[in-house]
Amino acid sequence: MSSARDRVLDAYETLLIERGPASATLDAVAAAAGVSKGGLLYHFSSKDALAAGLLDRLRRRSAADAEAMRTAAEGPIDYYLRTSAPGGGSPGGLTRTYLAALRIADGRPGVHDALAVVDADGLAALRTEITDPVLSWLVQLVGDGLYLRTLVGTPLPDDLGVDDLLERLRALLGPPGSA
Amino acid sequence: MSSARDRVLDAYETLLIERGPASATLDAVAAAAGVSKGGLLYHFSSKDALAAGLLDRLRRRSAADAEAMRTAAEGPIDYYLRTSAPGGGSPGGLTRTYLAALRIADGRPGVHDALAVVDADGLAALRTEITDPVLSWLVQLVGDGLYLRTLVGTPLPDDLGVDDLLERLRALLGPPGSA
DNA sequence: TTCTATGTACCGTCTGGACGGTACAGCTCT
DNA sequence: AGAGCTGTACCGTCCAGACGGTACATAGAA
Repeated sequence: MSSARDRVLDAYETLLIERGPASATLDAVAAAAGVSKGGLLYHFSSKDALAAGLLDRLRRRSAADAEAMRTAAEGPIDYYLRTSAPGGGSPGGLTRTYLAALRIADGRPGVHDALAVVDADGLAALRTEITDPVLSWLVQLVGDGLYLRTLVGTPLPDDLGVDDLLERLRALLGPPGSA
Repeated sequence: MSSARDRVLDAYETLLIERGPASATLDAVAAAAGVSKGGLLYHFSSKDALAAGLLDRLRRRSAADAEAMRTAAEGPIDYYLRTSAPGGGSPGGLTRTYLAALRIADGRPGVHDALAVVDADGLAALRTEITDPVLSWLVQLVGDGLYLRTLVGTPLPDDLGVDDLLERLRALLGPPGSA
């Protein structure tokens, strides 16, 4: 069984994403994690400490995810776009933690920096497949656009999917030997 | 001078974007707008009404912005990408209101719908310049990626700008007569 | 081997403060 | 006279954080 600490962080993420920061009170997080409020405060001595714990997890997962992108069988582009799209993120994955962190980017110093690190890690990983700086950035932005959709909660259009995007992008990237 | 009602909405947006939803209390909004709390409640009888007012403004501005995209001298693509990028949105523009609305997308019903409308309006406007469904969606996603960057507060890279993106996209869109 | 001590991992309650919202009396333009 | 406010006072609720206590495991001393 996972540690209570991890379960608290999981519950915090879930509440932030599904019901917003206002609902992520210490009581609610503790209840969702199956611990008491006192137990939560044992692991995270304040709400700030809880947020800091989430950012720690974000940084850790960003590094792991960048590595996963580089070693993915389908390649970084495919991996990035699929995990960014609505429904593409796995529990325990970076996407979930990223979306949760976005919800607490409220004047809280350090959040912007942590998110910027994720941005930089992702771009660096994409550049192992696309050397052209503009094109790699462009692909990242497409993925980020999918992220935004996931954040807002808008599903993908019925008639269009990530596959269509990938097909187009491959056509633009591959043939001229421009890589 | 703008009406008190508009100033309240402006202040609400500013607080939401710069200091997050938690700081956007009725007292804080009233103070930032230069009205009393009673004055604020005269225009918006509750916090829910204030949020609803913001969504009204969002829908109105989305329609106006889609029209501006269609009639922009530089064309929809140029307009959309430039206004989405960090620093590209003007006060009184759609981008600011959109980013503010994103911050209150917490279980509040209706926010997702309003944001989805903006999404649809933007895509429809882009399709006046790009008929290919996949490409128009791709361009929208690039713009949305820039939106996300604006939301997070990460500035553009030093060595890359919207111009580079536009140049590449034009090259992909224009020459083969694929439109 | 038993007694005492220390550290870890929690639980449940309480309090002070902030916030949303109400009520109302009064002022100032038009 | 009335619309559009200001300013003050107040109430009920919710929440962060503090606090005191519990259960248990390990360890060293007698």
